[in-house]
Amino acid sequence: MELTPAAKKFILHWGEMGQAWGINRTMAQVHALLFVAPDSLDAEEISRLLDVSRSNVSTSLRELMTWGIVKRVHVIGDRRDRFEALKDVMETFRVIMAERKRREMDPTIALLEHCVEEAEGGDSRDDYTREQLEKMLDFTRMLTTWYSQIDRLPTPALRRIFTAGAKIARMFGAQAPQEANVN
Amino acid sequence: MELTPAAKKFILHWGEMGQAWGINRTMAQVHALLFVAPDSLDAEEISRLLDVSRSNVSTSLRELMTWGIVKRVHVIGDRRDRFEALKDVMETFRVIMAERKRREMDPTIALLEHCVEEAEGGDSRDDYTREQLEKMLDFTRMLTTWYSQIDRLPTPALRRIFTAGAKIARMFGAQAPQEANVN
DNA sequence: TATACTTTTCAGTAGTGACGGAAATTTCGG
DNA sequence: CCGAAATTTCCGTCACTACTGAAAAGTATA
Repeated sequence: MELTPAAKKFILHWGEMGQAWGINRTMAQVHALLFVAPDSLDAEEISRLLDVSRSNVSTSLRELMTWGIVKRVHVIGDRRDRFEALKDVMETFRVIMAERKRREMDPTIALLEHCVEEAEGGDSRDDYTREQLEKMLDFTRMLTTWYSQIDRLPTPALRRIFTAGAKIARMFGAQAPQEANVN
Repeated sequence: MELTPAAKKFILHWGEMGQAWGINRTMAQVHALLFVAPDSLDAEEISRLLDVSRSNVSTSLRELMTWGIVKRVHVIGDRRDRFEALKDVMETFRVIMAERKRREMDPTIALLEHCVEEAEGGDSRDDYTREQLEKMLDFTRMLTTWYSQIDRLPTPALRRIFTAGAKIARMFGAQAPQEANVN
């Protein structure tokens, strides 16, 4: 099996994107490859197709499995581990969001809470800083709360929300104090 | 002027976060500093407070200005340029989103369109890959469309949407074909 | 226009993280 | 239980990016 030109381009682009989002290139490429691959692949073949070392593939696969967007699968008559990616884009997106929330948002909230508390005891020079940190904390909390609410829904419902941007905009855009409701 | 402990912690954390999101540490730190600083700062002082070289600060400030989340300001009686960050968190968030959409989502859509088109001409081995790329394309388009709709709204409306996660979840979560309406 | 002050650019350096290869470990078939 | 196959781990190397210091360019004032 060889890579088609379309697959190649996608994989390279995904690698670049990964970097821009703080994910290492090979890892993103492995994910891209598994995402478009019709069948599960073994590490050896991934190594060959992407032209990276076997060990690098091993590391990337482990990371991807930690994230939960790649799974180890087995086929009878083959001793080698094979791997496949989540094939559902929305599902993949959700898993990544959940993980990033856990790794980044939650610790950020904890730190901001700590900083705000600390700044409360400080002298008046801290006042402005504290206000800003509070605003940042409120915002971060708002985002994560919104996310938690939305994340409870099954995929089809999520899809409905994301295709209803205009509707939502109309509903919430028209509620400013002195404005009349559009609907 | 010296940094308070709370400010220091926040700046360091923001630097880490930046890295996780593909933004260089110093740049994120400069932004964090300007965000919590009561007054505008000149490059020299930023350099001193963060203990990085003057030139590094210069580069970071230029980048931040390109992003549009830091502005050059002047005070009478001071020849030096001074800088201040957007102080509104939501506004900052919006600017960053807009920029990332422009830099990452739009090119991704273009590339996916190209790949899908190319895969259409290909032989049957491409079929599965093409399907996957189409799904990815649809999803990306859905997200950016949603974003564009939402982004048109003024900040207070946006805030309303984000505080109404539960409400939105109820509205869109209850429409699944065979499910009864929750409320 | 000259001079002092400020900012930017640039080229070299350093530091970090990705990567490859080999060795060690694990797994499975005989 | 042994040997082969597969996987993981580890450490040295490499590449890339961030960073610094110095030189150049720009700018305002006298």
